[in-house]
Amino acid sequence: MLAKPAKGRNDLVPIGVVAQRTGLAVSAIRYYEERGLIASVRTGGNQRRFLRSDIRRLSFILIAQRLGLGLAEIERELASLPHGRTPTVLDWQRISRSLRGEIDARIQLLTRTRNKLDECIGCGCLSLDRCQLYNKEDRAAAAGPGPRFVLD
Amino acid sequence: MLAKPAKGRNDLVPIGVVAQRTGLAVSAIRYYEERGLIASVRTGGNQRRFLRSDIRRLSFILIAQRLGLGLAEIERELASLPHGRTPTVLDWQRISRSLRGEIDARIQLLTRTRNKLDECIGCGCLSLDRCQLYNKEDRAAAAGPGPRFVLD
DNA sequence: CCTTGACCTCAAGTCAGCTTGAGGTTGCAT
DNA sequence: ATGCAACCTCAAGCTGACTTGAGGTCAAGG
Repeated sequence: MLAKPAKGRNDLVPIGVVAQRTGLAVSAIRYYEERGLIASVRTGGNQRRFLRSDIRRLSFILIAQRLGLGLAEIERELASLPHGRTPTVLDWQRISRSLRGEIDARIQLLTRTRNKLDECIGCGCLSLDRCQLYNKEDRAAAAGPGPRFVLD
Repeated sequence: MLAKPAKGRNDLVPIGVVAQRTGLAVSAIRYYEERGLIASVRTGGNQRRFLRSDIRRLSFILIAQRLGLGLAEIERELASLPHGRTPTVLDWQRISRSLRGEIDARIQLLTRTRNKLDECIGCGCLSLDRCQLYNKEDRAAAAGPGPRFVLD
């Protein structure tokens, strides 16, 4: 059983509830806490209690991950959000818009790639020398640190 | 110096040349060989010699990686290509078309996500319960093994 | 001949993002 | 009061895709 499904009007939820509501593994949630993406308070018996708003925070993390952001980037976005207070609609809107920018960029990149690939299918080359689709200058330029993005 | 830049009409190239031409690290090329993605012959002194056509093969690997394919998938695609023979135009076309399918799917997924995100920006929610953008059923269904795709 | 740089092998390390396991504690229902 | 699910910590393991390091070999130019 899942440690009491809200008795009366309890804002602090145990980790299992958070896990169930987000679909995350308990271990993942603990990991995120360790990474500083979310915070918790402890009970007398040293058990974590999360605010309900942390479920949203995690929801955001999951969405951002789907967009290919690494936890470090996500942390940066989240840095502007207050821990322990339900974020405002404006908060979410700003971040959502920022994510939208990410998606746009990604779609553009893919579209360009597809166009190049179409040319390549025409000529059947895939040669490093001649093919637009790939050349090592691009790659060297685009390298840099950070997590591996698809098509970046 | 790079071990003889082709003297006369030599089809076998040392690993350093392959590295230079592909932009890959020597260690990466050795790793790909270990994984079975490319093959080489050895000289009397136990040094690898690659066919020039392997540069194309690697070119393909790099392109496919950009599209988010893992080495395992790439290996599957490449399985149809002959080692040690310059692949035909038809070979490349078939594979290129297959990659095109990948890209298309990826663009569609991103586009759908963007649409949902637009709705979300409207309402500012990002709630796991109500938001179309994310729900754990999807995620559970889409899980499975294999490498982590962005937006999959 | 000797140096130098490209090459070799093998083992171990790295990074992200977690999971798994061992071994132990809490706290709610009965 | 007791049993058992849910919780705790800490260390280690895992996957993918490589890199790094140690310690040694090969080959060509001066």
